Amino acid sequence: MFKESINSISMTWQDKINKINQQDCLELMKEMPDGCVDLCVTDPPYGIDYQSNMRIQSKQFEKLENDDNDMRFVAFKEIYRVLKNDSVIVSFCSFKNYAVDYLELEKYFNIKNCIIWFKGGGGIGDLEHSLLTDYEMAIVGHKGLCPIRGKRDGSVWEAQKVFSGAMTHPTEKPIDIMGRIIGKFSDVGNLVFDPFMGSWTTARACMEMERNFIGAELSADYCEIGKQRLRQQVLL
Amino acid sequence: MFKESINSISMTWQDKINKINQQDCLELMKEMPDGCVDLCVTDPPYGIDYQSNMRIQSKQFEKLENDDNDMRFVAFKEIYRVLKNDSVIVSFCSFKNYAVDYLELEKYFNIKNCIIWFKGGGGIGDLEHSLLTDYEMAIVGHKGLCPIRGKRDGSVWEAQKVFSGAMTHPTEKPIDIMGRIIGKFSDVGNLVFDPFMGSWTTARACMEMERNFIGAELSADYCEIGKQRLRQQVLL
DNA sequence: ACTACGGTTGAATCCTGAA
DNA sequence: GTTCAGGATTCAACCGTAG
Repeated sequence: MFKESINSISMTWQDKINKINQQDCLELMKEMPDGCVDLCVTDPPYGIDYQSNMRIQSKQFEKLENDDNDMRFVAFKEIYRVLKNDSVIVSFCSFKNYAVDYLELEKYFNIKNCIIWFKGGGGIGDLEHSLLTDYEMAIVGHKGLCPIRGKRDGSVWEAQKVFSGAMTHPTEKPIDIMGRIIGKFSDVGNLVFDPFMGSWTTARACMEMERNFIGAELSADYCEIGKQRLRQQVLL
Repeated sequence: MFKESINSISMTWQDKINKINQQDCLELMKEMPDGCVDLCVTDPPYGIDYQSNMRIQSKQFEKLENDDNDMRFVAFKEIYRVLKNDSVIVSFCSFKNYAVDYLELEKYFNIKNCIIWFKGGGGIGDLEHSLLTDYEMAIVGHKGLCPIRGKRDGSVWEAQKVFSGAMTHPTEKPIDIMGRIIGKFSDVGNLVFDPFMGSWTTARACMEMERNFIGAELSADYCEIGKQRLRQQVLL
């Protein structure tokens, strides 16, 4: 009790930099001032898992199927606020939710690219009528104008999927892709924000790329996995 | 005068199969009955007021006709009507108009894929802040459920751009890509529809793939080019 | 068959001047 | 002030030729 009250008084948002933080991202962002981060890279949740875990209070009586969109949309607006000028958000999505995310992000950001992560390999789904969707998309939205670091790359990036035996999260992105995004749109020593950390891949990529990170993840299990992954990182 | 009236009485939509047809596609579709075509492949104007940057004097391409969102959206509805059950529309777009096209097509079609044509090259635009967009998208929407012919391919298709010296239309798609789409979603002898024929690439791909075609193009110049291209095709 | 080198391009974007 | 059309700009990737 005493310790908690001490924490709640003394803990600032900056104390959460480079740490595993089990929290709702909207709560975290409330603590963060305008323009405090240099880049946002994120892979926001869709679908059932999210609906069961992260319904936002103000919308709790609305239809369930809209909850995940509402959550992302509220987050996008806040992400815009905490990003500094001349920086970007890079937000992953599939071809099915690209449309709604694009139109929502477009309200705040100047969308200048869509990166195609070509991951190859097999897949599931409707084998008879559907092509295999062997890629994912990432929308790049600018607050102001963020310069590309290094060479001007194309938009189709090929990278191996995370080996299923090593995967710690169902939608885990490879370190290669995360690192490449971080390298293209931020500098060494910058602060990178990911409101939906999942298994903390963004955090691990930041350590490899010598960036600071801040982020949140609601699930205690994934935060525990994140702690293990970052500990491994330190030992490397 | 006499000949015109004869034509207007006797000319049916079926007389326009496998022919160059200079016409507004909405007018053509009015003549076509429900469920009369087996596949629609099209590359509509994206609504971006595109001015080709081609610097060869002989190829100063004009801006495209029908280059607005409303035109595409009205066409989509009619395309749905003229498609038979268990068939698809494959409609090209860029990452900038994907969102609006997706939401409009979704009103009628069950969207099951988005093909990425990875074309490489390019390089114009905002060199400092923007990645190179070296691909185009094609939305695959089902009326009913259209089976995939042959192998279940992935969705990222690499193919060379049309060589600039041979290009007859500022946004011309390669025969390879058109032929591959036609082969995946139709059978030999089927009727393939393209309301925005441009330089009649879809028609030429149909002849190579032994499909019948029907389509329209407003520009007399591009229809003339189409005639020449199809004549060349016959000689092959 | 290779590499080297110089010319050309791009469903773009920026800037300027006119209305 | 604002919108809009037209012209200038840009460089990594690609093509063609030469060695």
